[in-house]
Amino acid sequence: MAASKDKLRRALPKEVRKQQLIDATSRSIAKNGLSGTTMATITREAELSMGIANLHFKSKDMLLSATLAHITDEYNSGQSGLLSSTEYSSLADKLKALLDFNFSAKVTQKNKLAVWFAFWGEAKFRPTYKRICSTSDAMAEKAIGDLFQQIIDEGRYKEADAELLAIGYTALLDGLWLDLLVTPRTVNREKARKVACHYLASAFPKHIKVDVTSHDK
Amino acid sequence: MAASKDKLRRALPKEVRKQQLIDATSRSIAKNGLSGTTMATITREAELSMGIANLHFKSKDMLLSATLAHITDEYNSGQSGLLSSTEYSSLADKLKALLDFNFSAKVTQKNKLAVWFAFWGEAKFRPTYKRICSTSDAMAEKAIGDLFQQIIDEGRYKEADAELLAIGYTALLDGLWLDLLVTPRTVNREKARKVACHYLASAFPKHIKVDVTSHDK
Amino acid sequence: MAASKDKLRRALPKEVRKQQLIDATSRSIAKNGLSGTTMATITREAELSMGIANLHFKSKDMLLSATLAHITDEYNSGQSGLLSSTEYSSLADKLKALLDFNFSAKVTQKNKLAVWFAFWGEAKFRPTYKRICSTSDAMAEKAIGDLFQQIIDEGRYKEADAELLAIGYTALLDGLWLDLLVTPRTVNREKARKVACHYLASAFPKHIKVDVTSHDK
Amino acid sequence: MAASKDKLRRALPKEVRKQQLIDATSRSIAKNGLSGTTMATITREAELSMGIANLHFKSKDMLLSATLAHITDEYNSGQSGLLSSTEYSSLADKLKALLDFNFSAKVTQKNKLAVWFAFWGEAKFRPTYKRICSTSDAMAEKAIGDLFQQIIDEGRYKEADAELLAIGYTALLDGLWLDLLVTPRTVNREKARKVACHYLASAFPKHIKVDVTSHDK
DNA sequence: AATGAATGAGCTTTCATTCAT
DNA sequence: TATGAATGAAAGCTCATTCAT
Repeated sequence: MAASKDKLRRALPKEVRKQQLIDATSRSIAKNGLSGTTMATITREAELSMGIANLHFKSKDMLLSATLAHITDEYNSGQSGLLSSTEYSSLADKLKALLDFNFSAKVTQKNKLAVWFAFWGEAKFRPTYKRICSTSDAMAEKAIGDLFQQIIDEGRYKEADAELLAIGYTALLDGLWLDLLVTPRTVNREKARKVACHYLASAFPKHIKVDVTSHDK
Repeated sequence: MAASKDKLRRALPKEVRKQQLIDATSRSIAKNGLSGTTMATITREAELSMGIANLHFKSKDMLLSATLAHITDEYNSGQSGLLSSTEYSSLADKLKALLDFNFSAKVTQKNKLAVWFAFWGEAKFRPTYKRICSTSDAMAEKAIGDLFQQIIDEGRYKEADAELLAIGYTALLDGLWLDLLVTPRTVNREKARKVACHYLASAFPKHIKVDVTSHDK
Repeated sequence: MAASKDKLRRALPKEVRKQQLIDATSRSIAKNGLSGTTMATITREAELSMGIANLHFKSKDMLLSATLAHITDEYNSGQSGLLSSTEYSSLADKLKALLDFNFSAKVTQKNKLAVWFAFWGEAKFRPTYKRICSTSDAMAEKAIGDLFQQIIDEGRYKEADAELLAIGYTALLDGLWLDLLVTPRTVNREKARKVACHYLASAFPKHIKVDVTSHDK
Repeated sequence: MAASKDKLRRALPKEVRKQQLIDATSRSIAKNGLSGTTMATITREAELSMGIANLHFKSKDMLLSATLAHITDEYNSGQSGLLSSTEYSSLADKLKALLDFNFSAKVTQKNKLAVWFAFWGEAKFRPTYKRICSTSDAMAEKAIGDLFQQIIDEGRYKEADAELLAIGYTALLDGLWLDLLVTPRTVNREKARKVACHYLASAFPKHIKVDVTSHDK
């Protein structure tokens, strides 16, 4: 506690400083938007000096990319850990876990959604952002598609197309997250989850029911 | 081509010039992104001089707002015209028309989607943009919800919730449009339409089939 | 009356248009200051189109110079007419007439004082303005000095120095006019006149008394 | 000379830099006038980079206001220090000291007079400038009026009006300073002082004589 | 002669980046 | 390592001037 107000800022391990800056960047984007985020707002948010960002990251662009990559990695590693896990006793359980994860408090944090969508708007025009977004997206869609295929096989859902369903599910997630971010009064986490649950339930009625409740904290 | 190099300074009606500038703004956003769009890129795109934008719009912000409002109005007037039309012989036809409209070439133009999503990222932090986006959004969702309710009543779909379905459908549209913009190779217009069609078909099986084909040019 | 609202602006004699523009310039400077006066404020004040000023005057600078010259000429011709007049029955009368003139409503009009002092601040840096101001100043001081010399001769005021008195009187006028313009609540026309009258009375006690009243309307 | 080309970027205490900028602003106004003074002329005069002015002052207007306030404060603190001093053995001495101060080399520096009159022209239209000017003016006139009243009481000058004399003296100062700035060939410091001395001498003959010499360096 | 839309140089301001400390 | 004053390119905006009508 006392140490946190220490004015003699001591050198910290590189990785710690970098993470501080990445977190400060997320907060600044959530507060001020991407276009309102400057090196000044970031370092002020981190309570560090202006020069430090360029010391640890070569440029503003690098810092922003690192921030995007961090958010993205966190999401992907969570989701792929879940999808590749062998702990679930059934595919149905895994499907429910996926749904819970996608609308968990952690994933739907305002800070993270804000960062995510801020970069979407710019991704097309910045190769670095684009690569991060595309890679992440492809991975997620592939992993979900694989799960859906297993479920289709298991449930013998005739005429179900895993790829189309995966595209639809991820698109629905994007759309619902956008709603959570932009119109939080109309669409809250519960309602959004319900909508996504309906989607899965109508595709895989043998595996998931519309009234399945969340196990999220 | 020859005409485009016409250096003659010709005075045009105010409304024509304003529209030229709005169009140039859309193109610039589609080419350079919102953060890469400057008064210079806009006026260069319009092949006009720098000062003209501030002559017809008081500030860059006003021009951007006008551009957003234009895209938004165009979409909304198209959709609400369709939804309030009495020319359709059945609700099923109207539903198909809605689907066709949402994935028509006009609505899914790259320029328009780019503008749309560029502003979404910033809307939270700019009251003017926010108002335009929120209004448009609420209108669209309400109108779609009304149609869905009529369909539910007509089809006696038990347990169907018009509001949730409307939220889901609009979220799915947003997500699919985002895919069309960002990953056009993976998701094209046909595929996106198919995904949305599946969504409607599983909600309203008596009114729309998954294999219904588009009548779009 | 009806004609004044005539939208078909008919061509007017050059001199009339020029004068309209000069008057509009004075009003604009009085309203907006010199730095706040643009071709737009001037032509709006004149209820004419933007282009007309450059049609009748080669440049903004020329129009401003003409405005300064007009105010200056008006003052100088009034004063020199008075000083060279042979209608006064005595030097004392002429001295009183000078005082009355210097604090007449016409000379102390806010518009005119505002123009006058606006240019003083800039005169040093614009040769054209400087020439107009210097010429006018020298003329006024010379003419006043001549009158003072006659009065000194007539009154046998020993040790009185016409040049110093003229410098003092003109400086006092400038200072009092500045007060009228800037602090009109503290110093009004009556009070300013009284102060100047005191100055003259203490220099030429045989010719003018401190309680001499104004004959101004 | 060699030092002036020193391109070394040396961080200096904030107050030092601010003062450098204020001084550079005065010099630029004296050289180029207020309308000819841009951020570029100021920073060039200070031999610093363009951005620095907005780093230490939030805007050009703030820098200009600070410059006006500085000149004004310097004058007022000098004058009020003098008027409230108890070191003078007589009121006559204090009166002479006031006169010397008003025409001292320091007060009549071209730079300072130029700044002073540049702002007078604009003060009416800029609330910030107006407040600074009005406050300064009122203070000066009040302090001088108080001194004059004491002198009147001591000298038993019948019919002398301290307020009118103070208005007259300050107006005369303004007018003479304007002459010093604009027509330095006709009116120099000695002559201007003499004129003001005459004014005081004719008002307070028992306290000051017309031939009293200056003790200024 | 008169109009006002159009031009573009020049202004103030912002901000990523640098670097002496 | 860490600091933050300093830099200067680039942005938005203003406005005197031009010119097709």
